[in-house]
Amino acid sequence: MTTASTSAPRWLSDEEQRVWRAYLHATTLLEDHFDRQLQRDAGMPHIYYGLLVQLSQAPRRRMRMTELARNAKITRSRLSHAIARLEKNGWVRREDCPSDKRGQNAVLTDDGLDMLRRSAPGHVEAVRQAMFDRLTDEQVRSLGEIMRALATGLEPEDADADLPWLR
Amino acid sequence: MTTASTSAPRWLSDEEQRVWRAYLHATTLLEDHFDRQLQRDAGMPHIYYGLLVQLSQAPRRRMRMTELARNAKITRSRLSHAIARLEKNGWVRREDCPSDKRGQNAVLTDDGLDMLRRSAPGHVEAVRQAMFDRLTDEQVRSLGEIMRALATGLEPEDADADLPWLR
DNA sequence: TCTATCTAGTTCAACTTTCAAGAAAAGGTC
DNA sequence: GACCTTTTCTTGAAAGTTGAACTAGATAGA
Repeated sequence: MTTASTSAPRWLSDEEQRVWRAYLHATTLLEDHFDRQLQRDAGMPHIYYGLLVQLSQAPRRRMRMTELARNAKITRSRLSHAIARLEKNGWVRREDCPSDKRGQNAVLTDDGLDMLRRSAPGHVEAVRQAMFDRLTDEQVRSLGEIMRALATGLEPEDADADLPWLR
Repeated sequence: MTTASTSAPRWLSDEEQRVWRAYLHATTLLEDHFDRQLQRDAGMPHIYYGLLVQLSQAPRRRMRMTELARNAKITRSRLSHAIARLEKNGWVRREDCPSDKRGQNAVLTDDGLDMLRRSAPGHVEAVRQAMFDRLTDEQVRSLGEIMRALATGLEPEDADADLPWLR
């Protein structure tokens, strides 16, 4: 961190440490859980599944590579590899963008949509069992607020938030 | 999921969908953030850093491979590779376990401890900025409870929770 | 137009993770 | 002891990720 190297570190309190560990613990377990569930039931990791979902909800089931990468919070490089793999499965195909010759659209194929329809119920059930069945309504509401608060400020737009002279 | 394939799926409500997306969004951004921060400031990914932290807190700065893997929630295979890499950096070394000839201890070296001392303040500051500075005390407390609730039931011990005939 | 710069996307090499297979020691049972 | 099972850890190959370098096309300014 830019500002921490010299001044005395503000260590975490006991409570904060416990929460931090609980956070790491739970998020790791959840991620593993969904990766395994989808690898088993849909033959791909969670993030790839998320890409198909995004495409399925986009107009005409297609999206520009950069936009898809931005939505899914992954680099364009990673997306290139991912789409190549999904293309090999026949679930996505690439298409030249008519308006920008540099551009590519990722298009969800009919096979891709089928695959999604088949695996969605199982995945939703897994999400429900692992998350919503274990939390009270109040906790669900609270979790939403907390996650929105954490995401704010880590958005790419805020990447230079600690470079005030640039604003 | 075992039980979902036939019965009608219980879809997520709008609120649940929003919370689920906020969760994925925030946890992805946070993980990326800390991976980058530690790759830059300590030359290793977040999970490797966590391994060194565990070792630093263990008696005599050493721990059995299996225990370390269990604590860090990773497979033994992954740990083997990780320790090999950290060994190459000189931050960890392996040591035969005296009481069990199959066993290995991972031992944090002096260099490893130094590296940890140098990078800990920056990392703590990063955690603070990204998480605790953005949440109220009440939210921190709530986050802790929520994460503990989510972790319960995903523990490896419960892996066969849906195989009641085995208990 | 000519040039410099920026953007979109891919590719490569290095690294990490996963999964399946396997070696070696420990533990249990006869 | 002999046999079978389990536990511990490693290995190798395939899959996925990262960051840097690169190509091609778009954009802006002189």
